[in-house]
Amino acid sequence: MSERSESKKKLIFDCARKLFSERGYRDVTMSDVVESAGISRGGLYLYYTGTEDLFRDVIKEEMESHVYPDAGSGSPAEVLAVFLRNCKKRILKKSGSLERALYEYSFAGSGREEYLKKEFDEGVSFLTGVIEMGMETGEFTSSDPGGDALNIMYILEGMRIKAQTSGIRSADVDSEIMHMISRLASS
Amino acid sequence: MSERSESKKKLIFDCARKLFSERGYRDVTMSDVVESAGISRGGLYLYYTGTEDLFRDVIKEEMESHVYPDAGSGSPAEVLAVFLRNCKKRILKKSGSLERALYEYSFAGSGREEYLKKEFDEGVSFLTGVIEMGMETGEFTSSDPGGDALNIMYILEGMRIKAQTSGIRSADVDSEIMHMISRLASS
Amino acid sequence: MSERSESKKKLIFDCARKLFSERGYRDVTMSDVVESAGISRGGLYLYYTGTEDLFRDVIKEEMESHVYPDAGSGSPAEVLAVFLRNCKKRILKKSGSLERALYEYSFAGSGREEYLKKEFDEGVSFLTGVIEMGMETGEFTSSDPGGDALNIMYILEGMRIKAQTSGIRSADVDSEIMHMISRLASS
Amino acid sequence: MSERSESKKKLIFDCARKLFSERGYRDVTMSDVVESAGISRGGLYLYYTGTEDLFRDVIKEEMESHVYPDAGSGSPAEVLAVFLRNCKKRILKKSGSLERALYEYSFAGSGREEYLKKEFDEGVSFLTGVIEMGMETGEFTSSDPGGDALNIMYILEGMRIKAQTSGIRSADVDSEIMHMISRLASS
DNA sequence: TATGAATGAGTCTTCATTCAT
DNA sequence: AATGAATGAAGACTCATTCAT
Repeated sequence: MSERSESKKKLIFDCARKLFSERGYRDVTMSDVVESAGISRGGLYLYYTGTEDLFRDVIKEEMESHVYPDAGSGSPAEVLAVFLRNCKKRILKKSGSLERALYEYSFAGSGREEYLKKEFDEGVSFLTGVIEMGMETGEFTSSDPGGDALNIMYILEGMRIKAQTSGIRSADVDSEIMHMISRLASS
Repeated sequence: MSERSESKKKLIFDCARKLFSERGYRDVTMSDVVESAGISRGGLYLYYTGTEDLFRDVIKEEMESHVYPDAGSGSPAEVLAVFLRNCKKRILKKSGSLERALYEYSFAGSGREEYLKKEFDEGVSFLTGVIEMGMETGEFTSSDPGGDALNIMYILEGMRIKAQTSGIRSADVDSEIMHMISRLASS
Repeated sequence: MSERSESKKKLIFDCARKLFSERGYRDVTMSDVVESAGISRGGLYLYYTGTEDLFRDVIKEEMESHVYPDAGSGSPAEVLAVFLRNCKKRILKKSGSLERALYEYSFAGSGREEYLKKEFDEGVSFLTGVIEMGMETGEFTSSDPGGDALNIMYILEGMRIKAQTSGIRSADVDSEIMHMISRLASS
Repeated sequence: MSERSESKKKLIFDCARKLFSERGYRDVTMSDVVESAGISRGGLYLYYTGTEDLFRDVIKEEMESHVYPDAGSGSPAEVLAVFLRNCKKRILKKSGSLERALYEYSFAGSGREEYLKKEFDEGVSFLTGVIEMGMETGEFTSSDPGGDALNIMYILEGMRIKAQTSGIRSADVDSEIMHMISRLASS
């Protein structure tokens, strides 16, 4: 099948993304998308086979937009700061966030946790690399770079889920980030 | 409600709890409960108005069963160790756990996060108290007991959600717990 | 699941039978049955899982109503005559016949030919028995009872399908039956 | 229609024939034809108004390909033998056969039985002629050529439908053909 | 209290057919 | 002639909830 109408697909994609960010994953139906995009039932199925298909497309783009700061863009401490600033932004983001939908999707059945797992693993790898580089430059001190990276990721995950459930204050995120950094900073 | 009714309600409750722990919150229907409990559809509605009503009853009991170790049952370090051991158990618990259902419920719509929020807040309070007591006894050192309590809770939450999505190893939990304790321990 | 309402099931059964006899198998939908029986969509699914389920129930009863004349109810020639008279009746039956639906069902996919096959095989067995008995009593002559039984069944099947497609005249059926009988009759 | 168009129509025709022979009549959709022929949806409708239109075109050609042996090509007995050999071939033909589709089409609604009826009637006419010629040459004996022709056609139809539903063995067809011939052969 | 048959709204999915380009 | 995106009607199936008994 060729391209069909790219603009139409984009319209559907955008409407679906909006719906997922507003209602999460489980409460979005194909009918909702049809109504929201102002197209016909059959028309939607021309582009997507179902809400999961839609969601995976939406989340794929989302994941691609989450880039890690370039290791060469500054000192390890600077790179780490950029990374944590991005994390903070995501954690606090209110409208347009797919976090809730992503968690819901991951809980909607086995075999759907890949996205969360991938994000976590990539975060650990990235952080481990940054910490090791910082040790070389003397900016960071760590007896266990991998362990410290894991610890940071758990804290970030903890704040992330807290933000989605009971909410979190910006200052609290800042405070945690401070601690992370000061712990790594050489004495 | 007569005694007879109470036992029936208990039967429904137990079956529902089992279903929620096996399938999470969203994938349990009233029909499932009816079938599992071997009662009539109408009978179920006599005790519960829907799956949400059922879940709130189940989770209420669950929350009550999560007791914090008695502050006077040992030294602050010992009390903390017991608390963290319990947390570890919950994080790693496979069968019978309501964690997934609880997260799903919290995501199922606004106004449903109270349980997770309550647990978190109580955890922070408890830990703050323990740390402060430990400072008095000289076992712990902390420049910000509330902040350290929060930090520990974020790590625990992070591991908890990770366990439910991509899984976590027992050793990883141990490692994090070690770090928490050593950080608090006076030098 | 217990009996539910037997009368309701009977109502559905009767409506479905009528529909199948009027429209065949493929052109009957669950909606048709719902409308015809004057019940709700959900109500129908309480009794039958789909049109195939319905059809199998209808055809099962139909098959059970096709009894072979008792071998002891008369001389072999008389028994044969009764059998052929019944066949004729079915072949010529206009309203209420499930023949077309049965053929359609058999063509609707593999694994669905069992009913037609069963009928044919039973017919061959029955006829073989009758012919052999007739040979013992001296009423019939046959050098190959099984082969003659098969031949009769093919003729009956041929008339049956012809009746359903382009139609057949009563006199033509009589004529064929005459031939069958005279061929078997001892000279 | 230009030459170019004719070839396209032929392409569609061939693909449709293949689909009908593989899946019967009811399970072939316009989408199937579009996909199989590798043409556009709109393009297909330029040549055919629907699956029925397609099928009628396919079956028309099929009917034309069923030629009766030339009465002058041999003795009546030889001509009959050729005819029956052809019938046997069709009855046993596995791949590429339109039999199932033809039956399905005939059952798909009234006014669609013409093809089966025409075939049957032509068969009777042909056989009657052959038998009468055989009587003139002294090869055949028959007190009712038309009746004997009808009888043969019913047997052939019976075997044909049996082959499509529960299957038939080559030897069984041979056996029936033997009987037909021996019955006609003068003593 | 208890039953379970009945309801009907809501979702998914497929397909013949049209129409602007 | 030809394309293929778009439509919308039709059909299947499920589930929370009610109600007469």
